[in-house]
Amino acid sequence: MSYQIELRHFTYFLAVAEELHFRKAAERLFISQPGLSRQIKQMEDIIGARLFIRNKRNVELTAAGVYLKKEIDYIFNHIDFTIKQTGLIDKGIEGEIRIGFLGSAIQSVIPKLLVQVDKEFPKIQFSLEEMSNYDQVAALLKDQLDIGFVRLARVPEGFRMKTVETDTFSLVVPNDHVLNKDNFRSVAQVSSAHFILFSSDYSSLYYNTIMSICEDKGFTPIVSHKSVHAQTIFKLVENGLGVAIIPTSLQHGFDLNVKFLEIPNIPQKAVLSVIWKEDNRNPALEKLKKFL
Amino acid sequence: MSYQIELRHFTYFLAVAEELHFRKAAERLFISQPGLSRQIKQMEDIIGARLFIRNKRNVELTAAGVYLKKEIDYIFNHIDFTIKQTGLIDKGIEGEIRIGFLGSAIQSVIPKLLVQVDKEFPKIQFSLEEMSNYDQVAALLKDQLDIGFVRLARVPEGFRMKTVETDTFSLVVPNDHVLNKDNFRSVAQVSSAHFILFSSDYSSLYYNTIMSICEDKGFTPIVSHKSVHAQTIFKLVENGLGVAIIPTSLQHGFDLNVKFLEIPNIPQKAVLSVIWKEDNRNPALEKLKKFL
DNA sequence: CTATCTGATAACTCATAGTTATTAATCATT
DNA sequence: AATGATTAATAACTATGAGTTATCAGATAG
Repeated sequence: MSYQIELRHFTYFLAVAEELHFRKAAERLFISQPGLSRQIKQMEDIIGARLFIRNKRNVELTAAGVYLKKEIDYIFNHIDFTIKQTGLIDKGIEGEIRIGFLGSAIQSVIPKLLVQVDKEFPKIQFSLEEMSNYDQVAALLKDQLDIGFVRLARVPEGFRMKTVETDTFSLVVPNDHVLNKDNFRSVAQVSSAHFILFSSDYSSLYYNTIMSICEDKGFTPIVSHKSVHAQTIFKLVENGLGVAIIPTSLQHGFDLNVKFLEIPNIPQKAVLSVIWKEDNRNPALEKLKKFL
Repeated sequence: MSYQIELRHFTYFLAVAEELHFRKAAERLFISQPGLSRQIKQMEDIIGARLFIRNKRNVELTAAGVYLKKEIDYIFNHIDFTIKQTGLIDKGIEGEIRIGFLGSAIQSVIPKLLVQVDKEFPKIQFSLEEMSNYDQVAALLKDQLDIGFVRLARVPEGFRMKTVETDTFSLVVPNDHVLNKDNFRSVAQVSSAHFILFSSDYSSLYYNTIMSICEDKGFTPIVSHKSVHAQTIFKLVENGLGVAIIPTSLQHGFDLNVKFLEIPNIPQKAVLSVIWKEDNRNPALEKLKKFL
């Protein structure tokens, strides 16, 4: 008699694939180790493929197991989303779009987009989460996000990308700094200052762009602090810990005690892009795309 | 105590959604009707949405149910394919690409492609199925096919399309016909003949193109027979039942008793395209795309 | 107003997921 | 080498809940 595969098998498989340890995986699942072992074995029988190599001390995934893990990750997220979506349709809300974004996108682009979509499709709901570039890509791959607002030069296979905003850069200095709109000519004027930048792992494109702005003007900036939040950077600048180079649009939306001096005569732009996966099956996303 | 959703629920849901009748669905599933009713109810509780409207004599899907059915169709096909693929990877075959095609594509394009891919990726298997344009699109939508070779002008949302071959058209006449390579100038010379064409539901683009070729030359063809197979069309021509207009490349690969006369001075081309869905998750397809 | 459909309810039983107890193999440590 | 501490697999048992049979209550048709 042959059994049928069930989502239970997938849940158990994922736990073992992540822990690579039957006892620990069983603990996490709140079941006993022999029970787990038997279910995994049954699963291998049903699928007709060996998924783990167990050599009595180590557990590792086979090539087939690696492939299956990636797909099951996707399948679970897709089922979760489908079920949630079904509930929303039942309640007449009709759809949810999961949006990830860099902090800097929430100032102008996102509110504008949400207002537009809400006007034409009032039944579409949004869930918003601030995330780094890297986390957004990972979440999109797992079907945990529908679109992301990122600053990236390249994007993996299977993704679509569209520029939504190109912004100039501004030098951010304390209010009492000697430089002002009239005497500011070039970033070379602060070549010896300490710089406070966004962390490179939060947005490596941003980091490299700032570096190239300075190098074009003939100096390498001394980076004293890094942060992932604009608010923090502004506070540090305000307290005289250094200067910063920030997309100009970020001067709105904060209660600031710093000066923004737009940097003239540079080719670099702060490019904000929307990204999404080609294989996204969220019907609500189709409606949103028109506004991008 | 709350239960967990399982694939069993999905199977049962699909049966009821298709039969729209609990007893018949239960029969099809080889279980009893009360058992099925209870599982569906449980499923509605877990999801938190009413999926069927039962008014004691009729069963119909709710809006949420309609959405869920579509997604579950997709999920099942995706799981089936994933499991099959996992088995193949386990056996070192490493992947299968499911190809649909119009009969006319098998003469040159497909064999050439398969030879190329097989040379570089000998572990990739193919499954080939001759299908109409329409069926290919439907199969691609359900994740039952990876790519299709079609003759279509447009393709639905979510598809990618690439031209792989543009062919001239030839007039096909019996061997003993008065026209030959030397005296054939224009299709207008057979304006009063009976025409045998591919069925318009097999390929409406082809059908319309043939019509426009004739109309450009000032006549409307008398269509006496339609067929979906080139072989049949050739047999009918051979037996004097009419003439045909066929992509020139189809003169190879058949044991013919008919003449192909390439039609000169017309702008129309027989365009063969490859189509696939953007959301295709088959890793082997990525490798194949390079050769298109 | 029966006869005959429908799906839902109630109480049962039985298959199998999950249990405990144990074994066999693999290391690490002395 | 011997011991102790790991690992996952095996064997026999238990109990949860899927699926059963029997029945009911509402809907429609003749």
